[in-house]
Amino acid sequence: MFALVDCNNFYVSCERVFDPRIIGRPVVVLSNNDGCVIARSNEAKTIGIRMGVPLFKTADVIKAHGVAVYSSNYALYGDMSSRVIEVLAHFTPDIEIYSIDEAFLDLSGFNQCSLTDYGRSIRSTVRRWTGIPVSIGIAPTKTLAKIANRIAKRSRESGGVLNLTNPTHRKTELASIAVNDIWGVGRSYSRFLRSIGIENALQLSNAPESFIKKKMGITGVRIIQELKGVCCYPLEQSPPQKKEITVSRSFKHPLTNRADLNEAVAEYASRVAEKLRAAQLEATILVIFLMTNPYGRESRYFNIKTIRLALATSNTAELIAHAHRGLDEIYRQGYRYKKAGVIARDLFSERSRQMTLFARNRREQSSEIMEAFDRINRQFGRNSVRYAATGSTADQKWKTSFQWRSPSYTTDWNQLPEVS
DNA sequence: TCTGGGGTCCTAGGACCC
DNA sequence: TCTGGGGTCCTAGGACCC
Repeated sequence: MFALVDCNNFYVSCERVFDPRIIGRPVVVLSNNDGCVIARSNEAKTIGIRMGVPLFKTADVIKAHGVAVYSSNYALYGDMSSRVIEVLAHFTPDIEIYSIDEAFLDLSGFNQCSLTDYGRSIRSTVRRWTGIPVSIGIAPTKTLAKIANRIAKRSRESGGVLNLTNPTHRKTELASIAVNDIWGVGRSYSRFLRSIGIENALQLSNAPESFIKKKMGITGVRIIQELKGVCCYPLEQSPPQKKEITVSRSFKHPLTNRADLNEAVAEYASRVAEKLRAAQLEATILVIFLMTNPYGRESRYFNIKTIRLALATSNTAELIAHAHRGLDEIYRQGYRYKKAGVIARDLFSERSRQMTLFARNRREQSSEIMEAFDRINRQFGRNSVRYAATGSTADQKWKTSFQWRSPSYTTDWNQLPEVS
């Protein structure tokens, strides 16, 4: 038996915890560079602001309704997320952190008759201890728990908690769920399902598996099974080992200058290296890509270079050098670049490093440097030390911009909220 | 003028092996 | 004219998730 705990309008709710003046008002949170809307309060949804819409396309609505606008503040959201998880851990040790605002709980061992009450208690405790409102769906499979959660969110009388354990009750509710609202069914699959007359979750649960398998593969079969109450996706408590690590950014204004691109790519390679070390991993493949604006009419260019490293590494200097070498091969003069990124692939645990006969001493020395580097940045804050290749902060043209970012209330001593 | 970032899984097809 | 059978590995692309 699963419960899916999902934070309501999570980023907006985080902002509201620290600025109650925006409770009851329409609020949106924007993506990097304040480009798109990525979170909306219920009021913002009601006035028709769509998920993912570029800010400039909805500027009129925002102005007309006095919508409160925030740049994204991941330091804040990440910290609030771990607080929510801490509260959940008071209720069961069997937790799968599914995303920044969602967690599955395994409630199999609990008294099945009082699950709804237990859910209500979880919900009110999270609210009281963190300030974040959540909805909870309870059901025998993850896919059904997702659906229960969705219904809990939209129906007032559920009080934010919905239990779909009862099979008869479940049938009527499944009939009310459109196929595109099922976990695992996106744009393409819902178009296909509609074309063969399957409009809702109840119909899909009764569809012939062999036929669905031809179009949707094994994923489609699993969705049907899960809708029927047969569990195909168990709780995953320990996250599987990462397969790739990406750092990429769009530039607010296009870059034309090779020197600027060099800095940006060095920065992304540094971040990749830091993430690798944090996960105690090393990469044997480094991928560098860059692209022009995919929208609009100016001339387009996209290229990507894959570099196989002779020796697995998480060393910042090495990765920057490889990234620059990759950039050499794909950079073409005359384009206005809008985005670049660095990806580390074929990751291995640093403990199982493959040595070479001669590289040993240099290696050990470099990892000591990296350890010191990370220690300094942990203690004195990110970027306290960094590589000169990332440029001088005074003129990093490629830096992501955040015009309306709230303070890091919970993660920076200098930005604590003040109460008067 | 202005359009995010970071992932995973699955499948088909090609290359290659004995 | 007629040309086996059974596999694995790798990659690209599609689809999906938050």
